[in-house]
Amino acid sequence: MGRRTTIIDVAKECGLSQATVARVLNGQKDIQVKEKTRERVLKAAQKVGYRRNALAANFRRQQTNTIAISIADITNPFFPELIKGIQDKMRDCGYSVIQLNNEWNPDIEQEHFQYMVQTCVDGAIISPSHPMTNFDTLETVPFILLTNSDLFSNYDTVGNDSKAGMRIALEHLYGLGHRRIALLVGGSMSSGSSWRRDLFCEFYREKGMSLPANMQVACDFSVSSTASFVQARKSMENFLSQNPLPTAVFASNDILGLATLQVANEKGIQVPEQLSIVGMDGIFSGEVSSPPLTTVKKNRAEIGRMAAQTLIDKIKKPQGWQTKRLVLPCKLLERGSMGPA
Amino acid sequence: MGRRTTIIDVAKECGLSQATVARVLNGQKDIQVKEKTRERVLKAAQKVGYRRNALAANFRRQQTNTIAISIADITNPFFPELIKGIQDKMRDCGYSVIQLNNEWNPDIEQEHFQYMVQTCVDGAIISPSHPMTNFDTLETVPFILLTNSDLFSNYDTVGNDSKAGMRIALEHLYGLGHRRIALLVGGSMSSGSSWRRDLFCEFYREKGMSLPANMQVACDFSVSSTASFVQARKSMENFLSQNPLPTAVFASNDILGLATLQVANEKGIQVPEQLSIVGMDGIFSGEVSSPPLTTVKKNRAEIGRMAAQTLIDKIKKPQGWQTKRLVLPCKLLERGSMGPA
DNA sequence: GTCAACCTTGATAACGTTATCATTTTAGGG
DNA sequence: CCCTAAAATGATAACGTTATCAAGGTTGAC
Repeated sequence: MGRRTTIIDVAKECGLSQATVARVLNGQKDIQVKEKTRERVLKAAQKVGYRRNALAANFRRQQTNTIAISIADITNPFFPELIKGIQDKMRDCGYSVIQLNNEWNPDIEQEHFQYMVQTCVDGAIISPSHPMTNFDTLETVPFILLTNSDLFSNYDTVGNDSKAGMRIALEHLYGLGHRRIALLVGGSMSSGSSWRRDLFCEFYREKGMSLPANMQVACDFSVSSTASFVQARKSMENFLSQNPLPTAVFASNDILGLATLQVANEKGIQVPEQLSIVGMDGIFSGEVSSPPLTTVKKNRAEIGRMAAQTLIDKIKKPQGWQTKRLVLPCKLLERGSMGPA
Repeated sequence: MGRRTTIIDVAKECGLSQATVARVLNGQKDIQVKEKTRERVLKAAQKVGYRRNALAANFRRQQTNTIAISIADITNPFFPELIKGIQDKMRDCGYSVIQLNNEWNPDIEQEHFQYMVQTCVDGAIISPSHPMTNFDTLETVPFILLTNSDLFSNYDTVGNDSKAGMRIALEHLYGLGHRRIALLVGGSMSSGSSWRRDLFCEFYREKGMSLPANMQVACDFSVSSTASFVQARKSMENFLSQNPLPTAVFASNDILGLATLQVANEKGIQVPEQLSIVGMDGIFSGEVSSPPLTTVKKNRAEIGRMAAQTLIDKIKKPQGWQTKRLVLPCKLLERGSMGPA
């Protein structure tokens, strides 16, 4: 009765061996089969309604044509474009994509690694939840990291040059005459916060300016974007009450930048006339604010595509792989929240 | 050499049959095995480092514990929370999730359906790209639709009661004294646009008001959120030049609402003092605008979880399934863009 | 015409699990 | 203590594909 038709049914139908049928229907490109037999097979397959059993093939070849993505949280507006870039490239190359959210929780992340091993994904693209993430549990699963941090310099990584990006923003503000530039960073959990502070101080030093007091704000790091935004609002409500105000704020991501903007708007501080605000990432929300948020844009789709391509290369070249570190530049995206001092 | 350890190795190690070992290690809950043997097996498994080969199991059982989600586009801010809800519930139930973007393109959607059949997903959750989507190509794959449209009343669906939601918004505006309320909808592709217009006209009629001229704006539908936003801006730049202005705008989604808000801000139209704006969906960007956008919120995570649960129920009960249509209410989320007329 | 080299095709053995049925062991009642 | 029923375990056959190697055909040069 309703048994699924197999390669054997096709073989019977066309009077050829199942080996030949397999070569025609599921063979790689290195086929060696006469045009005439190919047609016979195809016709028979059509007739009996053959459909390849992917599970059997996966089992036999011990590969799934599936890769996994491990990120913090798909609802964080930073990630969807990145994911999309990965998906698009992967789909072009015949892979499907399973996406896992670790909610910045290293334990969940480890669970996910376990899962990847269990489920035999062909590879993984990982945005590390944590500077100390242990990748040994991934065993033989090939993986690529989405970061440019020095902390992961032994691994294959694809990331934006955030340092250069931050520098561009600061230089640009300086060029516009800003001398009281403030820095807004997320809390200690965010692995990037310390280098940002370092770079910030160094920038002031380089320019021969002394760093005014009270020019750095750290707000608590939160799992969700909404919570982060609320935290940042609180910090900025306080911060933007001081006198004199800074003339510009560099926020280490757009969510913090948008919080700053909203508070400034509420307080009647004119942006950009009285206060310039520059964010980082280039998320959609920055486009719809009033004024639109000037930002250091990371091309997340491109990062995703490159990570995907790199992973595929790595999967296809199991030995002799050389660690790769790909770095993409950031670009200053001038919208409306930055002006002369 | 480095061969993977199998159930047979475990059996040898502990001197039991592979059947028994399998019962212990991979058996369902209906186990019937003595506690003592269970321990023997577990210990042996540990010793030889057994790890279940999921591919073999999938093949044998002809199921993948994987479900697919088909949506328009993960970069559309409406979707990530929905996806998250699905993922969370599915993960709790031992399923993993593959997410596919059709970019509102019915052809790509059909490709995805093909893929689902091929790849033997256990089920699918689908946000239809199109009112005429053909689901026959899904063959025996059980699926749930994310919609509440009457067009899909023969299928299992989970969706928000958008009509009721829109009505709530209009009533509320009316209650605040608004009599010149405008409607902003996306273009013809959006299957929802016609019922919105109908409901809009009916509302005016019900209230015994005559519908003023020039109170409906349609802007071209675009694939990406950014493009939609730009389109909507164009339409509203024009629309908000008229005299007299409406006192309120109901936008059929937040992106359109935010475009309206941004244009109003640019034109120096005070929101909400001169113009109230209400959107629909409750996306993150509406939280960070100035003022924050009042909106008819859809609980997308909840929709996702319910869809996931319903799909699981359907998968587990192959026969005797009764078509289910789940409808969740929308809530008015008052933020800052709505006030008295 | 022969022989080698190559191109096609065929036969068949895995792959590691689950499921079925048979067999052995245990428990319980008389 | 035996017999029966139930519980626990064992033996083994799939599942449908891919991969390996062997066998058969064809071609072309000498």
